[in-house]
Amino acid sequence: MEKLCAVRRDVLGHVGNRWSALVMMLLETKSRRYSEIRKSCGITPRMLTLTLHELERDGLIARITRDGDRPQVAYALTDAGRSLCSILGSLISWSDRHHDHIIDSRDRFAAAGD
Amino acid sequence: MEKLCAVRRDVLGHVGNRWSALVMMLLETKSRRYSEIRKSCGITPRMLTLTLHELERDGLIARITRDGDRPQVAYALTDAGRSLCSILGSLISWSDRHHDHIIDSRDRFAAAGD
DNA sequence: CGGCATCCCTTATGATACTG
DNA sequence: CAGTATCATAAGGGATGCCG
Repeated sequence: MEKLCAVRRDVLGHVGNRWSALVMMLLETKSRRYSEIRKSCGITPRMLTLTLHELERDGLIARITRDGDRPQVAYALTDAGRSLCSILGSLISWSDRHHDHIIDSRDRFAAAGD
Repeated sequence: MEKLCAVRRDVLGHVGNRWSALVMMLLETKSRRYSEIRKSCGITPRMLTLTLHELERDGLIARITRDGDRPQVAYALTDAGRSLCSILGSLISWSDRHHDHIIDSRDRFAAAGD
């Protein structure tokens, strides 16, 4: 197989790290405010900022500001983000379908390890 | 969205961490020996062992030993592993399709950040 | 509200040497 | 060949306080 180049690994990273996937899934239904995301998934401000920056940098989400009486900022998936999210969805659903299989396998593995 | 339970995160972990995905992709075409994998992807023995153990524990790969004149051990994908691998394939191909988009996005992001 | 900065801890990964 | 053991470093993540 061809090696995993940087971009590939970064994309896999967006899927595999602690928060990116969760944030994207949260934005799948609708755009949300910073504090809204923060409360929804119990992420610390630091990690949320880092996560949002990385996702925005890679064009997966967009930061939308609306300035009026009370300036607002919201985050939404881009088209690219949405299409990645759908693959993410298959991954989540794969996990759920194989949940029992995995648990069983772990039990057997642990039993064999004695 | 429903929170990411442990198993879900572990599965995403198999995709996102440094080596699991690479090892699985390597096994997609055929089963391989320990040393073969090692040389193919330049992983250290320690990380390879850890990676193989986790994948085997979760039932994604199987450790096949054949003892005869010269005992051998090989690793192969299980059915579950193969089905996860196919999603992994979509992810890789998504990365490739969006490679340019991502690079552009990063350039614009960096330019805006000045 | 929407962040950024600092400190600190945990986990992931790497280098290397050694063993059945 | 197929690992294990030990040590060291890097990256990821959390707690907390401050700011425009």
